[in-house]
Amino acid sequence: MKKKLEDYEFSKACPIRNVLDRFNDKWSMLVILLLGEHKGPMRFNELAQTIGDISQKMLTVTLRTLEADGMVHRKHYPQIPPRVEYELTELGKSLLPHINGLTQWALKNYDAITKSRKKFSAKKQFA
Amino acid sequence: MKKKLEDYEFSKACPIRNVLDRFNDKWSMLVILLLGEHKGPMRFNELAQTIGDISQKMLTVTLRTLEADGMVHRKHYPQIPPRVEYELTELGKSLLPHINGLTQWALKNYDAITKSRKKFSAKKQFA
DNA sequence: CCTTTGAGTATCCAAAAGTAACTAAATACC
DNA sequence: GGTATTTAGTTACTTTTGGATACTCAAAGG
Repeated sequence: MKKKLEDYEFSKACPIRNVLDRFNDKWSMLVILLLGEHKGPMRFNELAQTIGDISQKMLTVTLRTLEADGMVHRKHYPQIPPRVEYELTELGKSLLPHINGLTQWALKNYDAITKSRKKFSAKKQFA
Repeated sequence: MKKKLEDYEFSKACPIRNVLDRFNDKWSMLVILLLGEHKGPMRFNELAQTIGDISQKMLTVTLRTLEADGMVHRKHYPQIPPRVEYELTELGKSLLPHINGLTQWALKNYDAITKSRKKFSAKKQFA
């Protein structure tokens, strides 16, 4: 049973990187947050309008990925026009506190980060 | 003082999205984690080798961005060959517990997610 | 002189993400 | 009965991001 080199690729072998890479896209965390805040399931367009600046394609891709990971449940009503509802699974809900930890941190440190960015780009003018 | 439409773009107006977007790149969280775990500062090549599969370019870009945000401190020794050390600032350290929350969650739920992914891709064969 | 060393740049190419336009099928409108 | 509307997506195309590779700088070692 010889193992191939790529089996050892860090990003695939490491559970942390394997899982966290999934949240490194632009929309996953936001979708989970919104589904978590909302009472009951949300429909596709409801999500799209709440986010505002997401394209239909990216919302589709994001939701499919979250569904594949077992974070979101997709309920499709076979009617026309279509009706599809999304809601967090238990797994998805269990992630909420951690994402909220990040958002709380972001709110608290927003000013500090903004100031730091300004200082840094000002400094670069003289470098 | 008329305000332009783009001033209201959700992603720029919203502190949460503004800050969290920064961690949506491929390497920032990992670099913060490694700097957080390590005793004392780390040198550029030390980081590169620990990560293993990051290019010099991306490590440079990632570190510069983290420095601009005030998450990482860069200490440059003017000697040849150069010596540059990186370590977390207090701001960077304050983020660690939240990232660790995510990684603990990732470890705990790695199996569930892997299984869900397999089930999902199997299902798609028959769709 | 020629090589090595550490921390990067420069250039070019591939992959991922994003945009705008298009689709399906039933219903509502005129 | 032809046309517009509605929802949840595709398709085709463009832009942004990431990555491979080679190159730089200046001193020390042989």
